[in-house]
Amino acid sequence: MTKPKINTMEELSAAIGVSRPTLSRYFQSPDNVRGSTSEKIRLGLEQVEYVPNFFATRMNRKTSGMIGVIIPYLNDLFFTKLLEAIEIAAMEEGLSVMTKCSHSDPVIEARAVETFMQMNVDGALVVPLGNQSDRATYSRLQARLPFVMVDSRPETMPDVDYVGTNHIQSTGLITEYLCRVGAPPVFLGMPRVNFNAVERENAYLKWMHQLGFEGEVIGTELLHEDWFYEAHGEAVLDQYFSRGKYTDRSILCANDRLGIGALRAASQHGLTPGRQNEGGLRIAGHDDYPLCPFTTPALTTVAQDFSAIGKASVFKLIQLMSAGVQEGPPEIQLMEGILKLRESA
Amino acid sequence: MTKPKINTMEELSAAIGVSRPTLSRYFQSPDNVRGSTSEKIRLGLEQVEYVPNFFATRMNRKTSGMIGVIIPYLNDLFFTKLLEAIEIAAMEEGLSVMTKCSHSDPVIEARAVETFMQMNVDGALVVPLGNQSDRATYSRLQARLPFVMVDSRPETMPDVDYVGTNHIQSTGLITEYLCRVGAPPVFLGMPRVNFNAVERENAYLKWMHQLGFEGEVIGTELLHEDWFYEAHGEAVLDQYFSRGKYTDRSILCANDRLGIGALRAASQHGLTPGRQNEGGLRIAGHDDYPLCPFTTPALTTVAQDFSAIGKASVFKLIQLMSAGVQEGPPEIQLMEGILKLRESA
DNA sequence: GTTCAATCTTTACACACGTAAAAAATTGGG
DNA sequence: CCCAATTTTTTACGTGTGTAAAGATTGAAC
Repeated sequence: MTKPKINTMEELSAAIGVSRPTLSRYFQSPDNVRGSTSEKIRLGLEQVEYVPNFFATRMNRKTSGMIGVIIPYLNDLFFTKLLEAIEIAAMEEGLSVMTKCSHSDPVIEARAVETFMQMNVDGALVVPLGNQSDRATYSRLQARLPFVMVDSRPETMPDVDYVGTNHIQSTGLITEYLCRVGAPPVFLGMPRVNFNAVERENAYLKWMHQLGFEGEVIGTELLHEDWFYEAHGEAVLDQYFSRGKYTDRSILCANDRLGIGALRAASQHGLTPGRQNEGGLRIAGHDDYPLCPFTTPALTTVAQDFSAIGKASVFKLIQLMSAGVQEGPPEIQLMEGILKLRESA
Repeated sequence: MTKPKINTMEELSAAIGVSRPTLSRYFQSPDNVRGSTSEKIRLGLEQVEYVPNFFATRMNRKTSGMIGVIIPYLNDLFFTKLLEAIEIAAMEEGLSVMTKCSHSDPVIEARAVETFMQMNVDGALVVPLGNQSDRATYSRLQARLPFVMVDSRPETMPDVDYVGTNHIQSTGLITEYLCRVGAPPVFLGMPRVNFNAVERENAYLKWMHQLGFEGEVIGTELLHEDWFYEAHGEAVLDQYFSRGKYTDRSILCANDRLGIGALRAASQHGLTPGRQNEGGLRIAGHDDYPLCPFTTPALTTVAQDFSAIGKASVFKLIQLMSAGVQEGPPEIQLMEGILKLRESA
């Protein structure tokens, strides 16, 4: 029993016996027509296979009801958590989300931006690549659409609204904690392509100075061109541990994925980082990556408020969309981190 | 210096001094017009801000050049790896991908399907939810569009093309290995909502029988309504380890995320699973989750061929799209798993 | 039965672009 | 400089739906 397929509202109008404008009103909201008519249409639709043509409907609306979201990587639970928060927030606001992943390629990112502009999305949320992103792409986007950057942003794009984590505060939490209950930490960073890592590194140095210690940063040298965080963390610490360095220090990792690599390096060298051994090896991360509670030992870290960031960025975008033109300076919203004490530090 | 914004080809035609049909031809391919004209248009475009209206262009094409992809979860690196493989394969074929995540909600899944049909995507790739998916949704989709299921599928939808892993083979690899070099494994499963877990469970039982052992399955009771794999694996084994059970057995986990939880439970009980202790505790998983090399100990597992699955599903979809009508029975493509021996078993 | 308001139908135009056909303009070669 | 071939312009219609305006119909209250 396959239903007859109907392609246009014109055909549907003939099939049901209701005029096309009435159908049009019905599809925008069934309440726009009288109850009996609405019922008649509803019953008629059950008899046939028809979906309104998306392009034709959207072409005539000033607003598309869609927002575009670009994230840089897919295989990172941090970004998927963030994306989930954004999608849920958008869904609650009745917006449909178009997601694109730039696969860490600025060309793909630019193409995604182009697609969004063509599709008349009402606004765009972008989680930038690191330094590789093409600024011209963002400028183009900003000139055309409401546009909010999320999670990280180039210092060279100061004119755009931004929602992220307060890395000064979040890094301060963990740095202060580590200094308070044990040896002051060294900072395991990474190559300068990730803005957040650099921000945290600077925050770390600032706090160490303030607490009266000398900061020390390792791991910012490039090991692999297309490196992965865990492998980087493991490789860097493996080098040091092999030379007997940092085996009884506190190590603050720029993010949890580096931390997972660090834990791995420790276990490879027979070291057991832990909160209790205050004089010995401790390892901490940043982000509260979903796997942190399940590592051995469970990774102490600072949680970012995914949900708040997702909500705030969607709200800001909605605000820009309804405001028409941006008045005044861009808004910077920074969410606070929360310390997650577990076993590793 | 913001460029003047031009909204329609009509306006552009006036601005550049070239007729609209010529512009139309140019946008489909710059080679469709004479070199000098092409150049003139190219230069003109640099002076203004114009992007062709996506909806208007698509409305006039029979084919949209887009395929829709639905995945059930975002916060699972297995699905993101798969999605990445699909996106790359599609990109190489010149298709643009629309991704939707059903967030493990059949209502959202149905809505995504509806959106795809409205958008006239040329075909859809669906990674189903477990048993919760609404079969009617899939039937609707299949009646309207080329449609391929990926990674898992309900037994009650036998008429649809499918690309996944050969779980009989892949589970066999690890089961046979575990039996060969140590004690025959018990199987750590999960509640019956995940088709693949059940398939692997059955494959495990079949292989155990064939190898002359008695199979034993644990962990299929529901612990939390909205459970997470790692937490489930840890909770189940924590119960058993507390009672001194399975502490010197081989444990085959239905997937790596359960395995990560299992490793955690082991370490909590002071147990160190390992390949070397052939008489003692060993833990293995399935999928080659990207974090497996970094767990402590590194998790022995079976790799699924993400890339092959992604490519094959896209190719199959393209084949369906060009074939018009499906002739003959649906095609089932099963990729082989590869044993990944690490430290844990 | 009349009256008024709500609702529906009819008609027409708009949206931005694809595309076909005929007329006009531009090329290149001799 | 002229002619033929190529390319462009002009004109017109098509895609499926939104929407406005005017006329027709319906339903409820009197």
